[in-house]
Amino acid sequence: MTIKEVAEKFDMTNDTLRYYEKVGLVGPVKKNSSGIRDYSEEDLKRIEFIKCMRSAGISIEVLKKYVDLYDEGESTKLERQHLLEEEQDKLEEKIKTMTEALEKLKYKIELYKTNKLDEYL
Amino acid sequence: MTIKEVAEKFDMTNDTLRYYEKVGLVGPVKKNSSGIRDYSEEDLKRIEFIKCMRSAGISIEVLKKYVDLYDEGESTKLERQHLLEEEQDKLEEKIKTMTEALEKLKYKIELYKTNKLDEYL
DNA sequence: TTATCACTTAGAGTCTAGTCTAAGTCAATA
DNA sequence: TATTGACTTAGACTAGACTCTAAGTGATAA
Repeated sequence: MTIKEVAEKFDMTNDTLRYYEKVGLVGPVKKNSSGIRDYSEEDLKRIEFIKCMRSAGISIEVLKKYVDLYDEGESTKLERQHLLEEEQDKLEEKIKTMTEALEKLKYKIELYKTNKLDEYL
Repeated sequence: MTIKEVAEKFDMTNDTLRYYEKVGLVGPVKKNSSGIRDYSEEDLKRIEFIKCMRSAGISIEVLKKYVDLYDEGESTKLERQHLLEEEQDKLEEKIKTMTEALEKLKYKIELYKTNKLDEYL
């Protein structure tokens, strides 16, 4: 699969895909005789996982760490699990914070709708 | 209330408070005869609201727009409501995305725990 | 054959949201 | 009186995550 196809499939830019490769999150992707990238099934799976985790706000630094541990092999399994568990905690916390903010936002909108707004901001 | 006290109360830095003032999110804050900031109750309420919204990822640009509309007065009420409703939609979408990512993360951790991990990454 | 187009690279530039620095003022304490 | 410490300013710097540019290559269409 070419970089263009991958970019379309996952709705991201070629630049982002090359950037992820440069920082070592993906690949190194195989290239054909003309030096053009040909993404493998495994590349695609990594990209999908990374895209999903990025959309949750997990940093490239953390993902890079995870990928590096994975590439080190079996011996890092437990460490990888712990890394993921830490990110789970952070993510749950973030969702909680955002849900609280959402509730406040909804309340404020309700005040606007019922014209009861005699408040600050 | 001094900048230091406000910073402590809301767990943020003096720099961030001055930055918010500089971009017009807060204040202008009253200053005493020595030029030292003295935050009012209203300033504190704004800061609290802004901090909450920032923690949900609402951009400074959007918040600035909201604050500016507010300062324009009554006539902007409906526009403000719409702005907030848009942010509500975005926020709900973001929470949904993050919750999905969280589910995937949990599933992956489960695979680690049960040693069924014969997967990619 | 020439032009076009998608790809390649290294590296510079951008945006957001702070964060830090330098130089200065003021009030209170040693 | 001298120094300490918290505050002030303007403006430079940073981190993270891209995004863009310039210069070049190679395959295909006219």
